[in-house]
Amino acid sequence: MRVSKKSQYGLRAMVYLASVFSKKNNIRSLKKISQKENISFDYLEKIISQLEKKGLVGAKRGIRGGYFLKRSPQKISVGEIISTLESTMFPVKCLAKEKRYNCPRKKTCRTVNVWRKVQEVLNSTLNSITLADLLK
Amino acid sequence: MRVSKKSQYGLRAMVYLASVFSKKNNIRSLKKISQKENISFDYLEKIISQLEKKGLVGAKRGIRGGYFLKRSPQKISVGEIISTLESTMFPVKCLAKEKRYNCPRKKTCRTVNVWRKVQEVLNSTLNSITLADLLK
DNA sequence: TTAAAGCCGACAATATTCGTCGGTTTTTAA
DNA sequence: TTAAAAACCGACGAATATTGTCGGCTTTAA
Repeated sequence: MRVSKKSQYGLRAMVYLASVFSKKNNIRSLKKISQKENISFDYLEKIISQLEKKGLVGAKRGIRGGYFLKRSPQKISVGEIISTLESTMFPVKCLAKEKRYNCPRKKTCRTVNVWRKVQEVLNSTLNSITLADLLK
Repeated sequence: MRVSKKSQYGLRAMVYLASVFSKKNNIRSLKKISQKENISFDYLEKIISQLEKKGLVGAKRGIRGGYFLKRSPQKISVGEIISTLESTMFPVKCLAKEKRYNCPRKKTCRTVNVWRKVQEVLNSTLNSITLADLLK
């Protein structure tokens, strides 16, 4: 029951971008972010590209380019970040919507409600925290 | 962010044992449990032995032997079971007590409180559910 | 005294995560 | 106009963790 490094790195990168959000120039290159947060450049690239595709960060290419938050820190929740990066946001497979995960035990399963509850509290906890909260 | 099969299997086995707890003979062999719950016999053996070492189940050896709950279902929480089986109950390593996990970023880390919170809600959720709750 | 059961450690298979690499495209500034 | 800095992309490999298997041992009731 562990959060992946990917999510940890991603959250740190986002917090960093949040911390410079209100400066005149709030664009930061991958190189800068990876140095500041001490995260592998190559790995972070993959992470941040996922966040970009999700619309949480914007990118500017070319020299003097980099990444920046698309929304203000108050409007980005930790939950959004984690759910973008975490490949498995369901505590157990059978809670995923995909049909192939339909468990034959479903109807009589006495344990599924535990995992449903876990999912609920996890989501509501993470969704209630914004990047702005983490800067305080 | 997924619960291991080990924990899922372990919980199911425990719920099964809980469901027969008040019968005259509440001992069930591994073979029986694994068949009922459709879990690999050999794997389940390792799982239940961990639960036994933790004192949650008792074992009777020899023919007609098997496993049984050491306490009543009301007195065994899901949290106890999961924390016994889950190798990593900390959402991130730096929350573990072991020194080797001491993170150099600790003092200035803006994200650790997220994971602390996650751990809190997870623990309190799982600890508040008992095996008896799952039988209703 | 034998068969059914628990006990134990080693190991193999699989899956997932983590990280690397080489190359391409875009853009700005010299 | 061209060189350098940066984002973009896909393939791959390494490391780690999880899941599952196996063989042999010990215990106990019938």
